Amino acid sequence: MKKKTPEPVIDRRVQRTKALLADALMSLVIEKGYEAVTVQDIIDRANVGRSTFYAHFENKEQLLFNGRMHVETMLFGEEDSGTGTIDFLALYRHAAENAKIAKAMLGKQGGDLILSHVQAVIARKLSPPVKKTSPKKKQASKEEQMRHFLAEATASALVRLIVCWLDANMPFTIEEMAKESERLVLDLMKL
Amino acid sequence: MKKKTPEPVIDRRVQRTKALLADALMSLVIEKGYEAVTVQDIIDRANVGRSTFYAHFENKEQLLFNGRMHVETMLFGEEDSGTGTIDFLALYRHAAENAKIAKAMLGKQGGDLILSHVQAVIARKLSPPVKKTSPKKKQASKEEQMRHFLAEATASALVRLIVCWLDANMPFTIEEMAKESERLVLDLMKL
DNA sequence: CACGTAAACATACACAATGTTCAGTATTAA
DNA sequence: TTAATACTGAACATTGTGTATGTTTACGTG
Repeated sequence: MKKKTPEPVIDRRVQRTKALLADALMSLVIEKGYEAVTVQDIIDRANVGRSTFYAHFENKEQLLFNGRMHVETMLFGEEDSGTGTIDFLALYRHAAENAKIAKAMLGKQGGDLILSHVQAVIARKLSPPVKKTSPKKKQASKEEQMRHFLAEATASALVRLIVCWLDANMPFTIEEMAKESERLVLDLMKL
Repeated sequence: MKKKTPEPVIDRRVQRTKALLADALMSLVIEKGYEAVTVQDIIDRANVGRSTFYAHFENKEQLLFNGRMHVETMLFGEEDSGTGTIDFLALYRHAAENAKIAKAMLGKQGGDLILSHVQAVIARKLSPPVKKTSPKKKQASKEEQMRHFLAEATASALVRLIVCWLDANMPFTIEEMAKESERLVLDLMKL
């Protein structure tokens, strides 16, 4: 099948506006944390009309998860390895590089939106991606369910570990943190 | 030393008002979760004047952590064992008894306020309560700091485990959950 | 380059919620 | 009974949201 949109041809004004809004959000998040940022702040900072914002996004959450807003790219790279194993060294490297923005998004001021999103991403990497061998069995076995719970708990612990590390201004090396994280996952998920 | 306030003698009107507000908050939290509840909701439900609310509390957070608002008693009993070990059986029992309120407070709609408060309480129970043998040493050793991080991570995992369990309508017994929680703590904090 | 379209603009509005103030009306403790 | 004080109700200023309006500007295309 051919492209539905033969030539997307995005209007320069749209690109400019979206970039302005994204930049504004980013800088504001660094300053006051995601939760504290209002749409008003964003359009003031971006110097964009109120109606213009709502022409593109329904609210600040949509702006945040807009795609060009690298919420999880902040921790994982561009690769998006999906459900594979986690490269903790790379993860901590990324976190250290984007320390300011990561802290502002995941820390106290970040709000649960971003936090739970990142947690969900990590949990998905940890728990078996619902490989239904027999699609009939609708209900997961108790072991599977507990495994799922543990994946959630592990993800939560991992995120907390990263946040603690960031908040304390990275008192350990990337390697130390990666090692501890790997141990954590192995110990917790061994069931 | 004697009491600073020889006879507190709280005006019945004050008691009544505070109770009304607390009850209103509780029922509203169960209905829509803590975050979604507004001061307006509370005073409407309590049938109390706006100014009356602000005569007693600065905001809904103050009302929540008012003392008669058993945020953590919901999980731990009245004993307040402090930094001792955690009785997971009792914890899950309490959680099961107050399932509705616990879910409303800790779940998605709960907001991070309560969640992080409970996490902090648990983390404090897990990490050594800063027993300064030599008060001179201001900076904790690296091991101590990592231990603190792990306590935070473990607390986060434990809370997540409880929330998952509650959200899934308690598909495991209290004993199963307690066992898994104990294993989790031992594995994670063994350093 | 010209032209029509779509984006951005400014402004105003309705609404909801916060937090403060104040005079008047109770209820209470003494 | 009385003096203190807690509550009421209403108004107000403030902030933020989201929508709707008509106008101007910049863009892509032909």
